[in-house]
Amino acid sequence: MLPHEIENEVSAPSFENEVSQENDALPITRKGKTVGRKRFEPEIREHVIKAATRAIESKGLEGLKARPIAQRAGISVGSIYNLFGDLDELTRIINGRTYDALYQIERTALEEARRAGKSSRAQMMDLAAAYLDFVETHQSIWLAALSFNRSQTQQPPQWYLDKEQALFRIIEDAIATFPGAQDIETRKNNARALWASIHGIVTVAVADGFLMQPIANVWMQIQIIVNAVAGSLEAEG
Amino acid sequence: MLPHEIENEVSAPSFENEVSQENDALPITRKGKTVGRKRFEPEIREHVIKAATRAIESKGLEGLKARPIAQRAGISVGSIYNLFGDLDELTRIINGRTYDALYQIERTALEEARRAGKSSRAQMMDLAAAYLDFVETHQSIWLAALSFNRSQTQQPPQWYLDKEQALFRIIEDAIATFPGAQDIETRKNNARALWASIHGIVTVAVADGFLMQPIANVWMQIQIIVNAVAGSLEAEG
DNA sequence: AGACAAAAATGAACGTTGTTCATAAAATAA
DNA sequence: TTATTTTATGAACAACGTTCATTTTTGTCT
Repeated sequence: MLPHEIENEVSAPSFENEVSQENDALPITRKGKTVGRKRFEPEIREHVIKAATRAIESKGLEGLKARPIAQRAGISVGSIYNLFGDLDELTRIINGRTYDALYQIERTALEEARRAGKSSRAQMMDLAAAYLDFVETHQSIWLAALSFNRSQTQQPPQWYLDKEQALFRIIEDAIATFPGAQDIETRKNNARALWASIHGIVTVAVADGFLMQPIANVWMQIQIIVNAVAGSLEAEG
Repeated sequence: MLPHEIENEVSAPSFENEVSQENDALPITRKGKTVGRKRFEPEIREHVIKAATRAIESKGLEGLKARPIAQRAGISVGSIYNLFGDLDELTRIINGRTYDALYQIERTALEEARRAGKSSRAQMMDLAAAYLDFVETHQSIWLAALSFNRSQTQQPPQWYLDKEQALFRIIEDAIATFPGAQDIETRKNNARALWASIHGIVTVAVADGFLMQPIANVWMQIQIIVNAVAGSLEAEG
């Protein structure tokens, strides 16, 4: 079994509290040449993923190059392919973690809002706020995820689709608490409409680096949509 | 003055009624080797643009390769760079025409709706319908425009930004006819919110090739948002 | 016409990519 | 130990965008 064929990890990603360092794994060198080629320690995968994530963060998705990543992780180019199959797979893993991170944040936001006894409208508002905040603080990594998905022609693996699906479900859950809209199909469309709308607003904003319009305006636009949708849903009930 | 420094064209693009053909310009050959290297006829630019457009349509933005395009247009690789500077510029021209085409369609839709004496709500509905229809019939070319913009790190030229700006203005015009929302800043945010929302809904749908959800659902989602926003705007007035 | 200069089309060549694979080293089995 | 399997390596490959010396065509002057 090749290393890159191991099952995908489900561990929670860590975006915060990461210290910047020169190398993610120091190679054993003598007279400037790499000399000892021991078996990799298990954390090597993690080192590569971290180096790749940093590359995307600083130089965008196109900044992800096999050779520099290998060097930063202290391994050879070929080992990248032993570990991940190809660069797309590496990107998919990074994106998967991004989805995981956002999923956790959204889940927490929803649970907290419910525990505080907030209205459905306020719950959706909190979800949207969490989303905007996440995208703002992880702009490059989020744009990378979007443009990667766009550039892929063939169907991504199931675990990848599942993580995307999970995000949608949260909004559906929030919508489900609304009075009215009992019809399952209508509720689904309401959820998709609202989520895709917020996604559109945030994406347009982040696409031009929050330069064209200040974050306050973006937030106002989100409020306009959430209030409008919530208002029409409440009117039905 | 180099050929690729000529001012950008403003002519209306032709998306429809294009016949497929093997070559966009037949080179003069003798014994299988290209022999006559006459000055290009003026239409050569158009041939290249058409060949490039077809490449994007059939194989996505990443299918735009200098050498195949050159061959299809019957010129050498180097001439592509004499004509356009680089491939990004060629892509920008194609995207610019896409914007032009959509702009014309939206303008027409709005004018027709007004001439028919439709309500503001119905006007926005027509605009959204035109947008959805356009994106559906030109999926690859539209996705190419989006992912190209996303991948660009540096500021695009002014004429390119102008064409994008023009699209936004149409929605603003439609919103301007609404009762209420007289405040210029609020109106701007309403317009952006609505446009970005529709954009988000359509983009999510086209990103997975209208496979996950049928076009009818997408249209329903648009209606949900337009009705919700229109409803809340009308309530204010 | 011929001779010379300017403009433009060419495609070999360059530098970078992602990816492969023969080789050699390390781990494991015998 | 020896033999076998596993795996890390980096030179090598193909394909890419782009450049530029060279060649061809066009324009100009005598």
